[in-house]
Amino acid sequence: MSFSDLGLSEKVLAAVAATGYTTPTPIQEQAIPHVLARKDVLGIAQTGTGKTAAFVLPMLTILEKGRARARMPRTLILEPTRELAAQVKENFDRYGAGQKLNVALLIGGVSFGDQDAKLTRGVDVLIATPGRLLDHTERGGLLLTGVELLVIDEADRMLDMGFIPDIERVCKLVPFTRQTLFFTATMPPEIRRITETFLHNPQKVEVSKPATTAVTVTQCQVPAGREAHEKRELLRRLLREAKDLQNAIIFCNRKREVAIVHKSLQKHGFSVGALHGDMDQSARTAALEQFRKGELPLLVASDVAARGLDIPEVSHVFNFDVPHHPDDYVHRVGRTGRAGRTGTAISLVTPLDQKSIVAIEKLIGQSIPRAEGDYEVSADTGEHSDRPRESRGRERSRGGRGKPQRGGRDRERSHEPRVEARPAAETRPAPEARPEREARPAREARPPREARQSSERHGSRQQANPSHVPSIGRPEPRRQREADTEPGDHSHLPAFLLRPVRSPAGA
DNA sequence: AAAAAAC
Repeated sequence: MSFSDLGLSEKVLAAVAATGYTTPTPIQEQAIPHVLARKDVLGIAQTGTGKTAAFVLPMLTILEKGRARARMPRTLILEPTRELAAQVKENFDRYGAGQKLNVALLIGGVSFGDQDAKLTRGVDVLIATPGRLLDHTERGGLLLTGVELLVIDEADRMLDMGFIPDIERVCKLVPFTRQTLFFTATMPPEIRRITETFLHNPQKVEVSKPATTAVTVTQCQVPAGREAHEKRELLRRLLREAKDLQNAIIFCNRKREVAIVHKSLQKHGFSVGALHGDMDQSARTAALEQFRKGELPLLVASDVAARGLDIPEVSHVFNFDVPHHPDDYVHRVGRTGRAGRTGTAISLVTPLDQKSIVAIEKLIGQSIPRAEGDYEVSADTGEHSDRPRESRGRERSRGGRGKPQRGGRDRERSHEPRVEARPAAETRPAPEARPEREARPAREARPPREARQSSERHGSRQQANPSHVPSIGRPEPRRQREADTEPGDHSHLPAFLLRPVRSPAGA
């Protein structure tokens, strides 16, 4: 089976060929003919199955005929997160390069006026998150009465996020006669109910979903202290000692923790970005882009990054916090070991996480081996011991195939000369070097909620001008420093993990 | 226990 057997237009086939893809994935093979036949489709597929191209490619073929009218998009795609929406747009840009196609992205956090101007010119494809879409329709700048094809992507996730009422409102604004493509990874009762109201005689297309983690991923859990600073210290150690680490996503359960861990790693010289939903949109985009390009090997993220984002070849996933829902674990770990590649997933597990781990092991149908060696932080000082303690008497023998087994022995790098960062000439301040101005030691009192949110939302304004970025790598003197954020010895860090040092002269 | 999404 090849793409040319599916009924796609010549232009689209040429664009696909140009990207080097030759064989459609199962979801593409099954869904594309139905879409081209203008049938409703119920697609049950997870991200990473080629789902996006399964609707983008036939839509491009369909859109070759006809033309958009002002404020009346011809097709509408709903996505749960801004990043996913942007990613779908990239797909249209890539495969639709040979067509004169107007594609608009309607997401929050960016200029309303630019979006409005684009709508006025007429768009063929509108890709949106629900909030901003409804904002535009309520202001009258957008009419959905011309929508011929509606895509609801990641429906189960939209359900989790409480978007279903919004989706129902949107469905009332689009013509009854439209074609609907509905994608979900799971079929909970509520999703089943809405498919009955949104879809007419749908063609069901299902690909076996990996309800579990890929076999190419080596998973392990590392016992961690309960205190956050202990975990940060342990994380640094795991990063330094991880084998074959190319790049990594470090997941935290809370946005606040993302900010703190990001800042802490920066202070310790790691080249690291952050991604969570309270960050300025430009900062989110910049962090993701730099991570994709490999300019930043490390990304600290909330679960906004757990699903769907196309980040190829992540070698390691760290769960700084064990997710409370086992599904989230599967999604996070699914960021590595994709397309048959190998990957490593390391979870920092405190005694409080035991229940979560049990639930995860049950879901994935295997036990997660505990790492051998000593990664614990001594409780009294918060300092870790570099030497592996001999048998600690804990029952940690299960499995034992954990990745980081070297304890503190593998220290040859520390005898090497200090690793220099990249040459100053090629370094420039990251557009988004410090999204987290508000990150402060956990023990410090927090400002009132209003002030906090405002600072989180708007705190990155100064980043618009990179010259305002405070000099990186030096602790700010007024701030009380935590023991673990002492910017210290980076000599164990592989060079590529080091944050580039800015030239003091600034050019 | 959280995150995500509109101003």
